[in-house]
Amino acid sequence: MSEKDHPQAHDHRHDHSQQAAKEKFLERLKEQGFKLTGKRQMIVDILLGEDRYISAKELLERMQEVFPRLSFDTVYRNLRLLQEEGIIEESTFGDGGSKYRITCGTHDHHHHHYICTVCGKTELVEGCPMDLLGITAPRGFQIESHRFEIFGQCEDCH
Amino acid sequence: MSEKDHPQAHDHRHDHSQQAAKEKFLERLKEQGFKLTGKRQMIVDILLGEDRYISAKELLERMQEVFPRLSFDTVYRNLRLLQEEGIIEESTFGDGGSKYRITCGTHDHHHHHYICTVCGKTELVEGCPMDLLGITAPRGFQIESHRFEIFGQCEDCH
DNA sequence: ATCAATGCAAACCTTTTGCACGCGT
DNA sequence: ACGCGTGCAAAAGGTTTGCATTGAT
Repeated sequence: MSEKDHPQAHDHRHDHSQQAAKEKFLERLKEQGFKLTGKRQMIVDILLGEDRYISAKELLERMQEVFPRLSFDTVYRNLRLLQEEGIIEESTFGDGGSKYRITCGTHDHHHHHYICTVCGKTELVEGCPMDLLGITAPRGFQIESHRFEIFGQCEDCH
Repeated sequence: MSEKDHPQAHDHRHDHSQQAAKEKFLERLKEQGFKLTGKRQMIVDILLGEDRYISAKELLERMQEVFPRLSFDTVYRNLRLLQEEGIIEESTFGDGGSKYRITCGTHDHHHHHYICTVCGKTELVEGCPMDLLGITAPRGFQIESHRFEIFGQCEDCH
């Protein structure tokens, strides 16, 4: 058996592995009885095409160029579904709303991000503080999850 | 017992240093021409009395026991002022709103928190990942800030 | 007597929901 | 044809703002 082609490399933009990831995502939806509508696919396409956190508002506006009658409710319903399926992840920053990005796609290993405060672009952080710090929780504290993000301006934005 | 006590049984107030911190905070406000109203002081008292993230709604409800006509706008206006003065800090979690806690008070050194997802209680994390990890930003990325929080359930909540 | 602080109401913004119709399978 | 997906409208939260009044200094 030959294995998959491109194993790694944090290549920017849509390469074959990302395309494959999309297929996998959509396949997963199909198996659960959900339908592959144009709007649903477009959300995945937009998020898959950019390593960025994007707001529901921006998604709506960009999608309205193709689907003029699209409204917020459909965007939010799809975002929620994609999130429940583990296809996208949500995060909140200080600006009063949520933003979304595709999950790492092909390799779903645990990771953290550098996040551009101007455009929302993300890049992977090497390592995780939970592994590398000698984290010792306070007596009785049961750790469930953590959040680690580094904010700043990316090369293109400053 | 020289200090005035809260009627509640579960206060985790540390000691005189926090009282001193409060005086310092209020002094700072006074110097800038702001007034020391009972409502303003009560917000500081509540937040200072507990190492917790508290929502505007919870603050409102607790303060309404003393100020029945108090409404959200006043709470928010005061929260914003206290935040601009660096007296409190705001953070958002997945629940659609902001929560607030007192800044570390006496010692304002950089820090991170364990945060109880049930009651919002916080405890200090030893060390900071930015110091202890070999953080090397991607080419051209200018780091401005970071966020590191460990979520779970505290001793009292599980 | 000032000028900030407050209460009230209404506006605003993001997100959610009920319902009837349209569309992917 | 079935049942999910969508558009529309309206509602639900959380937060902000304009304005007249109250209150701290």
